[in-house]
Amino acid sequence: MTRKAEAADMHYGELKTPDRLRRRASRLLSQVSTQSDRLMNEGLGRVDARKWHYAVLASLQEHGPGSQATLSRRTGIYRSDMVGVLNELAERDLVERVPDLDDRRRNVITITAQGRRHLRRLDKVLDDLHDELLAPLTAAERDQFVQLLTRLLDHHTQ
Amino acid sequence: MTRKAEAADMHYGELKTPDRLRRRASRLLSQVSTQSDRLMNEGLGRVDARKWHYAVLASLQEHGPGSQATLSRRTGIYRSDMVGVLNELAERDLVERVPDLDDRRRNVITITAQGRRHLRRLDKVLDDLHDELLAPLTAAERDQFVQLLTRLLDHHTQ
DNA sequence: GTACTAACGTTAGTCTCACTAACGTTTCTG
DNA sequence: CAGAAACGTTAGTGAGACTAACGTTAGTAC
Repeated sequence: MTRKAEAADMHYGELKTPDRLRRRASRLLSQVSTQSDRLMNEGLGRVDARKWHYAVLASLQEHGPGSQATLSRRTGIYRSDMVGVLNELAERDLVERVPDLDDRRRNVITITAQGRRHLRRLDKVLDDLHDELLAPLTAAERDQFVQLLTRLLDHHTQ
Repeated sequence: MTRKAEAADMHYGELKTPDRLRRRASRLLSQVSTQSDRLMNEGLGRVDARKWHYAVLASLQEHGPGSQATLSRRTGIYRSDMVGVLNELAERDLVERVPDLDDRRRNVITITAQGRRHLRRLDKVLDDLHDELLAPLTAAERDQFVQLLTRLLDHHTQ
């Protein structure tokens, strides 16, 4: 083997990701999802929020007040995790949490005026972040992408 | 308000996910990715493997032996996590880990015959799992999906 | 040749997210 | 009226992404 070949050999495959790995949809999904999460968390972090905050506020705005269990079902956040999220939102006066007089097992969660203002801000932040996330795709491709993901999600959640 | 209206009202928005949430690409990505991860981990778990095992074995098969740091770069697995993965693979005699005599900081990791056999099995398992994952999409749509994801990933990793 | 820097393998630890188990309380159902 | 189910809450698990630090070894600059 020549010197050159040896040198080339030393670097051969040093950074290359195997093709069979790179092409797997599951791997692509998890990598892109990780990037997406990082992007969203950084952006939302800058306005003292995280994605769970947005989910809860959007749910309250769109479908009205509800119990913690209801919010849990609407957002997909586990009810055990919901406790902490609502603590954070209540601390910031973005939601109000009061005992339900008609059913004393429950709390009624309501969005506040400040919460609505915050939600509008988050919506703008997220719009920008999604522009960044989907930057390499055309408008038509973005629609296609969202549609494919939606079909996959629907299929795997019945 | 009639009885019926009251009853309907009680269930109003109980399970509905808000539209602005459901349509966000970031949310779709993380949900589909979670489903995908669950599917892959369950399937690989049945043959005593997990996705990191596949990544390392595929990298060894495709680009030959390498140090732990090299494998780390090829697979995207952190070198601190690589230690444990290689312990698991070595325990199962799927790879061999020997000190590099030319550079005593390094270990040289090599895939064994048994490792190659195992990798072939994992490839089949993963093919089936991906069929399940992408079931609602046509062949053309699957290609499109992979292509869109690849472009996003490339863009966000330079 | 001797300092400085960098790379290596390893241990330990952080954070987020998805998810389970168990608890006391309250409400619904048979 | 008894048992099952729903509620909010606390605690804990496990995987994955990621950081910090340590001792050892190798390459680089003077």
